[in-house]
Amino acid sequence: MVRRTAGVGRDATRDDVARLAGVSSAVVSYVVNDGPRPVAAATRARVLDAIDKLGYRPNTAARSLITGKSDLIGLIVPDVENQYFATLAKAVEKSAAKRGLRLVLGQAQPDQLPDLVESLAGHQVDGIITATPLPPDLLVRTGRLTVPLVKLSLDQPMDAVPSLSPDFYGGAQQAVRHLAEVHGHRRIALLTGGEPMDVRERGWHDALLLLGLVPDCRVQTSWTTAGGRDAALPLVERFPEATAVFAASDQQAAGLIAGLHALGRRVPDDIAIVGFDGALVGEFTVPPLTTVGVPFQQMSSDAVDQLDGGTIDKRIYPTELIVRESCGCRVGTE
Amino acid sequence: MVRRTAGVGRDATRDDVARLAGVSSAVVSYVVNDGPRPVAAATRARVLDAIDKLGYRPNTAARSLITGKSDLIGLIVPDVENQYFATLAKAVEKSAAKRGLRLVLGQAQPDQLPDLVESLAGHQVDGIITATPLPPDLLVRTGRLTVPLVKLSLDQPMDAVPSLSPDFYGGAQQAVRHLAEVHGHRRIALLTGGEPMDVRERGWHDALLLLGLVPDCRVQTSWTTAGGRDAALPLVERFPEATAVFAASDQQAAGLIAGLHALGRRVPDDIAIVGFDGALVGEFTVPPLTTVGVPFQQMSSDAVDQLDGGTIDKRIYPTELIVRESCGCRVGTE
DNA sequence: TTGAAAGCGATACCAC
DNA sequence: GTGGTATCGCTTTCAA
Repeated sequence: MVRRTAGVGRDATRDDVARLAGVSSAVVSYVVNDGPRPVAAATRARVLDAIDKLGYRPNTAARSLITGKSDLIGLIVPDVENQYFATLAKAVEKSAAKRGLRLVLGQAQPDQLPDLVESLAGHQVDGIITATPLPPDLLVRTGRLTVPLVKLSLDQPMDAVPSLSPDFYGGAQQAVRHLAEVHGHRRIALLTGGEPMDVRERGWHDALLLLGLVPDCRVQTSWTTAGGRDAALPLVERFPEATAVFAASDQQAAGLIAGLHALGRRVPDDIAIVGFDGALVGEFTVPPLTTVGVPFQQMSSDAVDQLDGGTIDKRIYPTELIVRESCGCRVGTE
Repeated sequence: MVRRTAGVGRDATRDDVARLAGVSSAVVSYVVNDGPRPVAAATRARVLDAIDKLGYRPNTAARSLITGKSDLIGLIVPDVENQYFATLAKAVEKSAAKRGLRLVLGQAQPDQLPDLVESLAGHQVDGIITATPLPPDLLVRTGRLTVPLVKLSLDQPMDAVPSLSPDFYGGAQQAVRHLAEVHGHRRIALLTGGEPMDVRERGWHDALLLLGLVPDCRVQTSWTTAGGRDAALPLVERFPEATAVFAASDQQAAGLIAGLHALGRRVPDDIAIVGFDGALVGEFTVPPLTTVGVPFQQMSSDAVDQLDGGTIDKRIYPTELIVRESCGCRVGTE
């Protein structure tokens, strides 16, 4: 076939650049990648010039084919619209960009994960970060997968997958203890979206026991703002004696505040609330949400590092209580 | 080089499959792609079997190299953490997934756009959807770009880029008219994050004029919840006569509600508010936010279609007033 | 310091 | 209905 020259409708290739610069295509490669061989300054200049003239841009697919890397990493979340995952996605994208990696975003519920993972692997992503829990069978197949996987912000069972997460257990305890020790609450309910006795629930449960209190007020709903709102009624009906609640996510806490308000309950006067996440949303609820902050940025950055040759494997990050007003504290409006 | 057989540390290739199935590599391709040539049922079964045994997954990079398509589309937003863009991203991802396309998410402020676009183009994305406004010079270069571009949810100036957006102008008017005609407000302020006289502002401005009112209360802040909150003080100080405000985004409206609350002002009694977006956040503010809803799903789906061979070019989508309580309406808590 | 050339994995045309 | 094979754009070894 006749070799076409660069023109409309076709990207310039490395050969075009080579021809224009009057060098071999290998040299173009050397200057683009700054190696593996040195190039004379004058030659380099000519090549750079040609690149600019042609608007040449290396074809990542071709490069990927040969190097086996794509500079792409996959991020799997259940739902980006959820503030928590949006914050996570933002942090991961930033960390990735800093390393010249691009983010392929996939949303999936656990049952769609296998397909999504296959698809990402097909796209030669250099690694996958998942904030959606993995179904056990996927875990088994993981051994066969060539793609590095790391779990982010998920409970950490005994498996072989590298995993980075906040200290769900300790954080939940912080929340409960604040409610009990600072504000004197003795009936502290749990609002969760998780499985019975997931890590946050255990934190709540054990903290209460340690305090000599009874962990018997538990409401389960979906991990969403709507879920939190809808839980308001069951909460006040089933546990009228509860004067405080630890919500396992800020999304739910925000919804709960709205739901409680609609029911005529005052927060924190009638019911105090502490959330979990430290997501943006808690800053703007009325009243502002006291919550357990997690180090998104740090975790995300480490997750990317991990794929980029790191060796963190498993790590649990300390949380920090962010005191605002929904717990009953008075803080100056800054 | 000696041909290795499939084994640990290396993905199975089409050749491996061909060998195992005892067919040529072309046939493998035919069954994988369902064409362009027919394959005998028995042969197809053998191939499928081999694929399964080997865990074969076509290498998208290689395919992309030859077809020129990557099944990847780029989405550029200023900030995924922002609820509005998170909702957009979710919708776009869903529409893309439905067509077998994967989403590459990039965050960028206008000045970083050129690099990001270059990078995405290098990754051979089949198209780029941007919800970050394009700097004019990028627009010029666009002519040289091989990558289809479509603007999503952005103001539509006179340029040659396909663009899909809600009816910012009409929507703003809806909001203002509701405040004036239904609730009798005569001093309706504008809270915006946009340039002076952007489309939403023009809608507010013109609606007021049409109503015989004066468009002289304008507060500008950032397009964020924090921006909305911080605007509360300037708003009440500079325009104490304002009894209502049209906020150009729900993010800002949510922040404004919080800020106003901190200042001791009641919404909607002291100040009524109508937002713009119909984002999730407005559902859970206290009081719930009346807002101008935009058809995220439809726009996003059309944007993906557009890249996928569509010919929509420019389209403006009708908005719909979502009446809740921040405007002063009483609606049953459902 | 530069160039020729061998692939990377997959597609699709052209014979058989 | 199947099987060679040229080719996509690029990296990198080996010679020059």
